[in-house]
Amino acid sequence: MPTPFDVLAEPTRRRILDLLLERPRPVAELTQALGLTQPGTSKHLRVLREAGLVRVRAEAQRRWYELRPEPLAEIDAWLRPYRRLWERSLDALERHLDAMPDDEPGGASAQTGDDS
Amino acid sequence: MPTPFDVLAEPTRRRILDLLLERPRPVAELTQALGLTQPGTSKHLRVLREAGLVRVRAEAQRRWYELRPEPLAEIDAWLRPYRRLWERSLDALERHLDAMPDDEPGGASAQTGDDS
DNA sequence: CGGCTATATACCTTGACTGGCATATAGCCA
DNA sequence: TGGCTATATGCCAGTCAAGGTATATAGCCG
Repeated sequence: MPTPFDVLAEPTRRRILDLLLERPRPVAELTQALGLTQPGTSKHLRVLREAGLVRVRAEAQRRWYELRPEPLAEIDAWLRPYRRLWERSLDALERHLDAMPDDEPGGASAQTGDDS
Repeated sequence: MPTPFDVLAEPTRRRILDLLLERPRPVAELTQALGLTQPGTSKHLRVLREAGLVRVRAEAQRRWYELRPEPLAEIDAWLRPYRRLWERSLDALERHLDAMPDDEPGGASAQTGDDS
């Protein structure tokens, strides 16, 4: 049972998800877009299915794979405590670059804190 | 040259980052916290270093590893287009659970779309 | 039914990663 | 300098993942 982290470690699988971001697609179309063999594609799709990241809709022999993004929230949750850290440094960079105080960057608090 | 995705695929490395989230630590302390051998720990730290996710400060023979969260922004950026999708479904779930119209959920547009 | 299309599975090979042990390296102190 | 501490690296074994080919499965059409 692969975790979302395992799934995203594979570049091909990230590409599959990106392709499904636009619209659901049948296996053959993914196969062609990826430049893999059909069985290769099917195996990646299996991993994605087991991780709950895609859903399949059958239409005759054709399988339409569509995105199921919910499990990605786990990654997002893991990232959360780190986000404020890198945002702080990017903020600092930004401030440094165009030394212009901007009091509505988008949301959270960004105070010039304890920079050594 | 491992990508942030590769790095996070390993549970041990996620734990290392979580440990460094609290404060910088020397190798021996990480080793003990992880229940690994010292060489095992050092090897994970090498991967993290190559990915730019940690920085080392030398103090005598001791190496203090500290977090460098910036590369995680790449993952965050990749997740961005998916976020609105899972947030929409979580919104829907939420609305469904406590059927209470809440006109300020947090930001973006959330229309009840084409759910079949 | 026979053949064709679309996809999944079995099997195999190869290469990468993880973790362990032994050892090298580097800095400290008596 | 000799020995001790802290960390890194080399080497090895086991495991697993990814991709390919061959084949099974399932649905369609004539």
